[in-house]
Amino acid sequence: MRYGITHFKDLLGGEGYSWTRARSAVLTVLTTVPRPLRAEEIHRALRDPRINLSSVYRALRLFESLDVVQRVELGEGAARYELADDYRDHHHHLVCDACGRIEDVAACPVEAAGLTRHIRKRTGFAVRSHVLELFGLCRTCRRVTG
Amino acid sequence: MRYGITHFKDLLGGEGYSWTRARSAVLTVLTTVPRPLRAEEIHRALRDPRINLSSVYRALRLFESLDVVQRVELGEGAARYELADDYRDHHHHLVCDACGRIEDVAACPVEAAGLTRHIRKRTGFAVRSHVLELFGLCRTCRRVTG
DNA sequence: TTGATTTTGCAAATTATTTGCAATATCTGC
DNA sequence: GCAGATATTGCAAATAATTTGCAAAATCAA
Repeated sequence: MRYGITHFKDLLGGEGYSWTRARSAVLTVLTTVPRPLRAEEIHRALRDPRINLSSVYRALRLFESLDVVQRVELGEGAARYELADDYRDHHHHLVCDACGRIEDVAACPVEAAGLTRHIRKRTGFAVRSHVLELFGLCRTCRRVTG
Repeated sequence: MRYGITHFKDLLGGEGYSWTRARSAVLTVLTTVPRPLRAEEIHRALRDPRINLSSVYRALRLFESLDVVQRVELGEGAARYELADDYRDHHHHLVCDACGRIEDVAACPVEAAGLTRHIRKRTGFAVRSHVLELFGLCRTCRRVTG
């Protein structure tokens, strides 16, 4: 991770938010596990029965508004959350349709193809962010499932 | 649209499904309106009070399983649905953060950058499909909001 | 440490979507 | 076109993820 946990403490303090047990714990999980997690999974990973699931949701919502965390939707019904690009290098996901495993890919075709500029010129739309998820079969499942 | 509505009737029949009022009506809306719609919006557009919202959901789920319709998730809470690529040329969406307007873009950087092959070579993951949504400010909102 | 302010736990509310089941529409063979 | 077999629908109730109200507890600032 690019910054230590105290960075987040300072960031929250600077924005007028308290540094609480729930927020700290959620961030510790997110900086430790390198893949997008569901609120439920984060809650379980806290291993602190004092912290309620709704506090996890509240923390995630706050972090999202502060661009500390970004939401990832893979069409599973529940959203996933991971550290935002500023803290984790821009990347995308390879989602295996067979086993559900999620890998990261650093390659970004939106940048590579200069798509933002192309769109700006052709349509006047100013792209600020994008979401790209790739679905298919991971190496392992490809061998088995075909 | 690339095929008439009777194409879908034949397709459903061929798969052993009935051609019903609800299914026909939902497809008429989807082939008419050129942007991804929520189940609720589709239901309203039917203008047939006999058709229940749950039938719209059931029809959408069936169409999705038959690759007639594809789900679009823009982080709004509710999913949107549009005709699948086979019936509508592959495209992506420009979603305006300010006014919510959704435009299509034909340009696909995943194809342009040869990302699928790159990933296959480097990781062994076989990409079958992808989801790309672009967020930002449309030409109109850019003038106003900045 | 203390009082003022935020945040939390808990339970209940919301919202999108799904489901059970009896009633109805669609389809198939005549 | 009709009857019976089968598939689908409407409706109401169930789910599942997420949000919220509120009193109690934690955090902050002096």
